[in-house]
Amino acid sequence: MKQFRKLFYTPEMGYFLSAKYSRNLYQKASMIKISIYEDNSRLSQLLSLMIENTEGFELMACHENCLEALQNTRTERPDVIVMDIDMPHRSGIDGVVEIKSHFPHIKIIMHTVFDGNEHLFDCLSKGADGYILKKDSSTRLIQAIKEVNEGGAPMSPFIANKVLQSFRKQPVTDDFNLTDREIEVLTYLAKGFSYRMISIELNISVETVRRHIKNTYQKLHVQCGPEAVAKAIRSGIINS
Amino acid sequence: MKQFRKLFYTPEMGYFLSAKYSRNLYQKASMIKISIYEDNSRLSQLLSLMIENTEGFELMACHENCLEALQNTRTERPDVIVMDIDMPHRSGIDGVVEIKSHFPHIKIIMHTVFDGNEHLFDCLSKGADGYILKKDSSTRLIQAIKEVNEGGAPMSPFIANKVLQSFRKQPVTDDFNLTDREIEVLTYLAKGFSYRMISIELNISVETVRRHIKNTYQKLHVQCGPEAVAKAIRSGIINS
DNA sequence: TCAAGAATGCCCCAAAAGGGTTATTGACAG
DNA sequence: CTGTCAATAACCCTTTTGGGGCATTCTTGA
Repeated sequence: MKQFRKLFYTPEMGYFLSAKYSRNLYQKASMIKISIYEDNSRLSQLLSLMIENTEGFELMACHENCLEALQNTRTERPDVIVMDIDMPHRSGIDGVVEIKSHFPHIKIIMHTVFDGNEHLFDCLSKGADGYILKKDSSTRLIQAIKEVNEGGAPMSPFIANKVLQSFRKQPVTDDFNLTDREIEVLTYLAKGFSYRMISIELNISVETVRRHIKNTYQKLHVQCGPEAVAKAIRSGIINS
Repeated sequence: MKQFRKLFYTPEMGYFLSAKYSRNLYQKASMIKISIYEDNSRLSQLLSLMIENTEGFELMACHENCLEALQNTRTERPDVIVMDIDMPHRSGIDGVVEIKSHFPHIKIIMHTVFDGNEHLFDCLSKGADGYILKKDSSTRLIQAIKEVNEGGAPMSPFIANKVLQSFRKQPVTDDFNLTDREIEVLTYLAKGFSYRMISIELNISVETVRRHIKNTYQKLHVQCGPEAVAKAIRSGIINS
C-alpha cells in the first residue's frame, strides 16, 4: 500500500501512472483479495459495493452458500473470506472447517447475527480469525478485513467481551470447600497412586487417606475415584 | 456525551453555556474518570498528558506502584484503570485481583510490554477487561479506554490473536489408538458408572467392559481408573 | 473458652476393580 | 483367502475401594 502510494503520487516520477496501470501495480504489491459468503442478496450486494470501492481491496467473488467453498477457494485464492453462518444447505461453520483444513493461512472473518456462545466458540475453535456481528456498521467490517489481513483478530466489542469472560469463569467455578489436604490426596489419586502409595507418600496411614477421599467424595457428590477426578479436573480444582 | 452536545449546541436554549459550566455538566453526564498505575515516570507523564487533553477524560491520579491500590480506588472512584504489570514492590496483577474483588464494575486495562501467554492469561482470568501492549501507539490506549468504558474488551491485535488461538482445538496430541468402544466405556467410567452399570447401559457383559477397560489401561500406560480418566481428559480424548 | 473444622487414625464388611489367561465372531485389508 | 484386530465373553484370584460408624488431637475464630 505504501509502495503503491509512493509510485502513484510521487511527483519525482515526472508523470502520473494511468489508473489502470497503477491498479495493476497495486494489485501486485498488496491488494487484499476477498471472497464473500452471504445468502442475503441485499446485504451481499452492499458488502460487494463497499469492498469494491475500498482502496486496496479486491473482491474475488460473492457466494450465496458454501457448498462449493473448497473449489471456489482453490480458484479464487482469496486472502480474506467473509463468512456468514446461517446459509441454506450448508452452515458457514462447515465452510470454515473445510477451508481451514486445506488453506490454513487464509483468514476467515465470521459475519453473522448470532451473538450466542454456542456459535461463537464453535467458530473460534474451528479456526475463525475474526467475529463481527452484522449489527455493527459495515465500515467496521471493512476495518476488520484490514485488521485480519495484518494478523489481528477483529471482534465486535460484545464478542470480545464474551471471549474474555470465558477466561474468567474457569478458575472460579467452585472448589466445593475441599481442604488443602483433600486436594493433595485427590491429586495423587489422579496420578494413579493407590491409597497405600498415597499414605506412604504423605507419611500418614492408609485409613487417613481413605478418610480424606471419603470426605472428598461427599463434598463433590460423587461415588468413585474416576468420577471425582473427572469433576476435579473439569472444575479446575486439580491441574498438574 | 450525546446529551451534553445537545445541551451545548442546541440553539433552542437561547444561549451557549459557558465553557466552565458546560464542562461541569459534561463531567456529570459522562466524563470518564481514569487512574493510572505506571512506574516509568516518563511514560506516566506522557499518558497523563494525553488523558488530560482528551475530551471526555478526567485523570484522577497517577501512581507508580499499586501498594495502596485499594485505598486509592476507594477515594478516586475511577471508571477505568490503566495498569502496568511490572512495577516495584507489587505486581499489577495483584492489583487487579484486589481491585476487582472490591470493585468488580471498575474496568481495568492492562498496559504492559509483556506479550507472553503467562501474564496474558493470568490477567484475563483474574478479571482484566483489556490488554494493550506498550508498543502500540498511545492513541490506541486512548481509544481502548473509550472502548472499555463502553463495555468492550480492547486488545492489541497480537493479543487478540493469542486469545483466539487459545480456543483453537489442539489436534488431540495423541488418541493412544483407543477404539470408539473403548472411548465410550471410558466416558461412562468418568461419569462414575461402575463396570456393572456400564455393562447394562451398553447392553454387554461386565466382562467385556472389563476387557475394554483393561485394554484402555494398557494403551494409556496407566493402571487404574482415576489415572486413566485424568489422562483422557487432559489429552482431550473425552470431554462431555 | 468453647464450638467448628481439619487432620489423623481404626474397625467391619461387601462390592468393585484389576491382573492373568483363553476363546469366538465379524470385518476389513493385503 | 488368510491374518489382524475390534468386540464380545468367561473364569480365577487378590487387592483395592468405598460406605458405615467412632475417636483423638490441634488450630482457629467467634
